[in-house]
Amino acid sequence: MDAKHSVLTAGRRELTKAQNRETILLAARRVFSELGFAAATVRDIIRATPLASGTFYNYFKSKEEVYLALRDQEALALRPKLRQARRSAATTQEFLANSFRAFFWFVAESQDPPDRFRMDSPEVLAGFAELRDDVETAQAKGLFPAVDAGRLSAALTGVAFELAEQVKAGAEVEETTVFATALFLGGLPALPKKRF
Amino acid sequence: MDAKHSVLTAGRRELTKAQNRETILLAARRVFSELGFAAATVRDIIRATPLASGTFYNYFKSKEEVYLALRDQEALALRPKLRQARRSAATTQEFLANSFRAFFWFVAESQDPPDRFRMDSPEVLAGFAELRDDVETAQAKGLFPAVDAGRLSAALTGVAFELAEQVKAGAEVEETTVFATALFLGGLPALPKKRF
Amino acid sequence: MDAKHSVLTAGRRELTKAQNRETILLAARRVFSELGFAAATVRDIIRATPLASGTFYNYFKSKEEVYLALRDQEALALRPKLRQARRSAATTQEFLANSFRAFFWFVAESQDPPDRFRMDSPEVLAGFAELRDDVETAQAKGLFPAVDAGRLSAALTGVAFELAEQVKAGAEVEETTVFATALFLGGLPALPKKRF
Amino acid sequence: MDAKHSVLTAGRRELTKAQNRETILLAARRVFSELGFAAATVRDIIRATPLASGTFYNYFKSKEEVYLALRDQEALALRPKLRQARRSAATTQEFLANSFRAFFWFVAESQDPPDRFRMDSPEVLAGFAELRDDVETAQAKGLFPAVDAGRLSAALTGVAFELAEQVKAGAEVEETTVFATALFLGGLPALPKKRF
DNA sequence: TATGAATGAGGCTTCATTCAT
DNA sequence: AATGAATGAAGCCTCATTCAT
Repeated sequence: MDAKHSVLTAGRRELTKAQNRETILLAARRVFSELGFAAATVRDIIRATPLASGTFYNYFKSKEEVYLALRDQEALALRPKLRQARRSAATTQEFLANSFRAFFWFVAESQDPPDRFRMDSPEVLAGFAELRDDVETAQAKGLFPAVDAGRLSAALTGVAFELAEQVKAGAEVEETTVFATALFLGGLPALPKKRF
Repeated sequence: MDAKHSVLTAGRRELTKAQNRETILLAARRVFSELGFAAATVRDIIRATPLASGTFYNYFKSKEEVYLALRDQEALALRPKLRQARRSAATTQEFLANSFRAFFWFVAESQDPPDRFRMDSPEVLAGFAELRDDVETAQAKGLFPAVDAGRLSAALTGVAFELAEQVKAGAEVEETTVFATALFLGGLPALPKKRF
Repeated sequence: MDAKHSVLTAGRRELTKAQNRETILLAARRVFSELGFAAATVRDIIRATPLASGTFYNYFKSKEEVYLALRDQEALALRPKLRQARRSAATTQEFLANSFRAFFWFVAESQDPPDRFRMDSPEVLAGFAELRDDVETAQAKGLFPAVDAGRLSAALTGVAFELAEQVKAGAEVEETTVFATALFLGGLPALPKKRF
Repeated sequence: MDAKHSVLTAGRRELTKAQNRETILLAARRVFSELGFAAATVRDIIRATPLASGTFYNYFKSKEEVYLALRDQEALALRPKLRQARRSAATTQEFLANSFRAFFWFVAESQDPPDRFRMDSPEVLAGFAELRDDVETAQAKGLFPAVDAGRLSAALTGVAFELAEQVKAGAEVEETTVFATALFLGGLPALPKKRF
């Protein structure tokens, strides 16, 4: 409460305001990747930064707030690409291939280490909220049969997610895309139609 | 050494010793389900137990060790079922349907809350380690085409994983099984063959 | 969260459970006296103790809880004496002298340093809650005129409180008691009667 | 140096400088009233101000310094009134009644919440330092008997202090003044004479 | 072995204060 | 002067773990 501060406080003041926010987000992304969101602590994030502990709180109230900011960032990066990939699709094959490709590219470019426990990472979660919508739109356009959209979205998500692990581990984006696309292209006609 | 510690209590002692381990594992399973592995603390586990904190350390060195013990337990419960389901399959359709059904039933019977963030629990992870092996065995038996076994396993895992969320949320096990099975039954022939 | 504890943890474990509570209360009393309740921190209390920080929380949830425990302690020490002093009084002079004397003795025996800011200390507050009751009872017995009991209690409290500061600073208990008693003995008949 | 910083704004600047000090003091008074001196933080004071945190330190080195400045301000407001009330008194009754009345009015007009724990506020403390002096002067003038001036001052202070709580709680200033005055008017002759 | 109090590292957050702009 | 972001000490509390009984 009554700190008689050290006389030697100099240094560590080079980064600008806007940069610091980015610094923290970058560090948080790395830390979440390494430890997982739940295990990561605010201190971990701060330590991954040249900043002082208090500085964190000038930008974010909590770990959760960083998480949301990260999701927003992802939203700006990944989700529009995915939407675009899906909405611009004229054929079923385009819908699938474009989506998978966009996702795998994104994952391949992220420098996150491949870690099974990252289900809760912003990267993974971001953008899947809109998938179901797009699937339904595609059904209306006739690109998909009248199957349960929720189940189909879940299956697409699951396949994308698990194959993304392989992409992270070094698998080819294009080959992986082809594989996933083929699975659904072949599987779709066989799926049970939704009952009314 | 008073009368209470008579010969008659010896047998009970043995029982208690074995039971305490079980008590802790049971509590840990519940706690991991409720809070997730990362958020759960040893204290939480102890609190979910009638035992004293020190007693925990007579059985386990850490939370991680409990986790591993739980996985071992699961191995005894879920994984054999899955192996059995897959190994006894005479047809591709049996392989798929039996596997998905066993998994979805298992998930449906777990009382875990339907929480995306709890996927790091032993229940979910257990049993997928052996999938790839079984896929390769099935390929040898001619049940699956000569596609990349790693990718196929990942796709199976992903679909099982995501649809399990719907099962947790109340979806019918059988319907979900039919959906997943149909997807792969239809998709398998379309998959690119593994290059040599 | 995952402390690899120092190997050299020995020592500091001599006090028994019951003693530790007392140790903390004693330290708290001292700290509250020196810094005042509001300024005192849990750390201050712990530091005034040979105990570890966590130990505090084995006994009390917060500074407030220590405060209440201290008040309870006081209640057991001072208040019964004051009640007894007032209730056993057969004359007005006895009521006043016994009360003041009991309070001043109590204060004199406390080793608290004389500090104006201790209004909020448990010592001061304890026991005054019952004063008004006793004043009214005394009025019913005819020991006090029918003046406003609230005001009279407040005046008694104020005088006791301020003169207690002098006692803390070294003034004679008996002389101070005589002074305070005389003031009220002389002043009581002059007080305005309560209007009905 | 653009147009906004024209000659016309110079005067305003001077005014601002003087006003800022006042702004801070005003905010501090409010904050101390609401939170108490000990609990209040410099941040609280700054937040109660349109100024920046750094600006605070152009005017005061610490919370304590604000406190002292506030006491000085009070000295200019309350203490002269009290001194005047006491020095102009021709009779004992005037001395007492004028003092109590001035104090109770002051308290009644303060908007402090009626909180026992705020007695360390500048308002309450200010002005009592000089009481003893005035009591001795009054003794020299024959308005008070030759009793211990320190004890008498303490008793006056205590009564004023406690009855002020009732005034804060809504009691009539005049009635309270009459009560306190009567107590001392009646009690004074009964007090033990100071021994030489 | 079981117990549970003690320990202190370390997590979270706020605060007073500095200092570049 | 005024600003407000940065700083890091220090407050609060929980946790894993130890150890005397």
